[in-house]
Amino acid sequence: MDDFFDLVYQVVRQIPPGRVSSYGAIARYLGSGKSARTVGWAMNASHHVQPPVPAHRVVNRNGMLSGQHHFEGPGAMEALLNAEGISVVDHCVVGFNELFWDPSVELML
DNA sequence: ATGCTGACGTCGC
DNA sequence: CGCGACGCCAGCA
Repeated sequence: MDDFFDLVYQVVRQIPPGRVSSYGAIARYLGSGKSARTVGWAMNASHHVQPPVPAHRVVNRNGMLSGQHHFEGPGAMEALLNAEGISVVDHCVVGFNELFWDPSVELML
């Protein structure tokens, strides 16, 4: 399990509750800042991955819930975020800048 | 085996 | 400042 996907899953699972991250940040942390699309693709497969990956904490660089439609249903992602104390308005994370969790910073070792 | 698409991001005009 | 095109990796037709 050393595929690019698993790498993404591991990073996403490190995201603390009430925090959010972006595809580009994760992609860049993995070394390929231009492979943000692949990160999203990994999220697509994260549904049948265990332990479950908090993909709802991963949004685009604008803090927009771009992948909400890919969840169980519309609003599911928002509901999960709300359950963690994150306010979502117009599919956008409120205070995304403060809630932003950058692996290259938080996990900078 | 080749080509297109996809939950993004950055650069160029 | 707004819009368009390209790049990237993996899965599927």
